[in-house]
Amino acid sequence: MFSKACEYGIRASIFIALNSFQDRRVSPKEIAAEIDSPVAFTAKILQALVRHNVINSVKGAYGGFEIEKERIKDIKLSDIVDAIDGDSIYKGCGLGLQACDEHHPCPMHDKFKIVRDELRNMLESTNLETLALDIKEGDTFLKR
Amino acid sequence: MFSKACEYGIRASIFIALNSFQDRRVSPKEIAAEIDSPVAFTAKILQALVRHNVINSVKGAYGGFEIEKERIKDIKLSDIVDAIDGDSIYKGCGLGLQACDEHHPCPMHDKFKIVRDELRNMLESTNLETLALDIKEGDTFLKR
DNA sequence: TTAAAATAAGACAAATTTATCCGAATTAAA
DNA sequence: TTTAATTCGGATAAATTTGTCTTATTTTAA
Ligand code: FES
Ligand code: FES
Repeated sequence: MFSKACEYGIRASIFIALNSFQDRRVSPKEIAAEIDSPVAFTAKILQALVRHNVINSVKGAYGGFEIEKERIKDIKLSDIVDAIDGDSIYKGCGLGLQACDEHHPCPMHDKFKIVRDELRNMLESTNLETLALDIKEGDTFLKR
Repeated sequence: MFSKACEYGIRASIFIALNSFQDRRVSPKEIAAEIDSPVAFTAKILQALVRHNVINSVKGAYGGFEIEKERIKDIKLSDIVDAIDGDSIYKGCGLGLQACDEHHPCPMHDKFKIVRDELRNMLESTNLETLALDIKEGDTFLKR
């Protein structure tokens, strides 16, 4: 469904949010350990998220990755997916035609669109705050 | 969403079904031209579909790929996806954890499961006959 | 029986994704 | 101002997916 990069990106963002609630910055090393991902690759993905203004980075000693507390509830899963995998999962044709086109639909179009729209709606209506709080409560997990 | 191989496989299967209604066997060359895909790669995918008993092949002169007429309505999109991409799209964790586990869910689990189940339901309730007939009516298209 | 037409199979190549490594740039504290 | 702790950026490598090619095998018709 999502690329590995995107999966790591979402998991990392949730962990960063969790720590930002407590004003803690986290390093790629700490993140990778917590979400069970390759450190260097994870660092690359974090850089991409910074470029797309999903998370913030602070260089130098005592630096790390963080998200401004007030923004955590405004960051949607779709923002992360968009930043890493682009919008093809929302807009692309399910059968791989160059573009999904209502006026020249593929055989799957009518039925696929419904699922695709529901996926988009799910990603757009889920924010980092909700996800991070579930972890905090111990209801959900980022690895294993 | 699906791999290229899977997209080609679905499009090819629909085209084969369309022709099998008229007792015509089709070659990889003809299929690739009709669904706008690389011939040799498409041939590889057809072989996989034959191995998984989704389509039939007849070797030698006057041979080609076909589907028994009576089976066309019984072949579901999910059969093709299963054969080529496996079942991770139906069963896998949306965040990439080793397995989706109700008892140890990832933060996306509750919401993701709904979309994933709807996707599976859509693929399992759509058969080749329906898809091929839409094409025949000129309502849908396999390329461009 | 032979020739032609077709799929099967495997080796190879290219492109993309995933992953690693290292040096440069930045920052805060000592 | 120096040093240590960081992220940033680019080069490289490994793995997977996508795509090509060539030869073998099978089948029908002449
Ligand atoms: S044209 Fe294929 S999903 Fe819309
Ligand atoms: S555990 Fe992640 S989707 Fe079920």
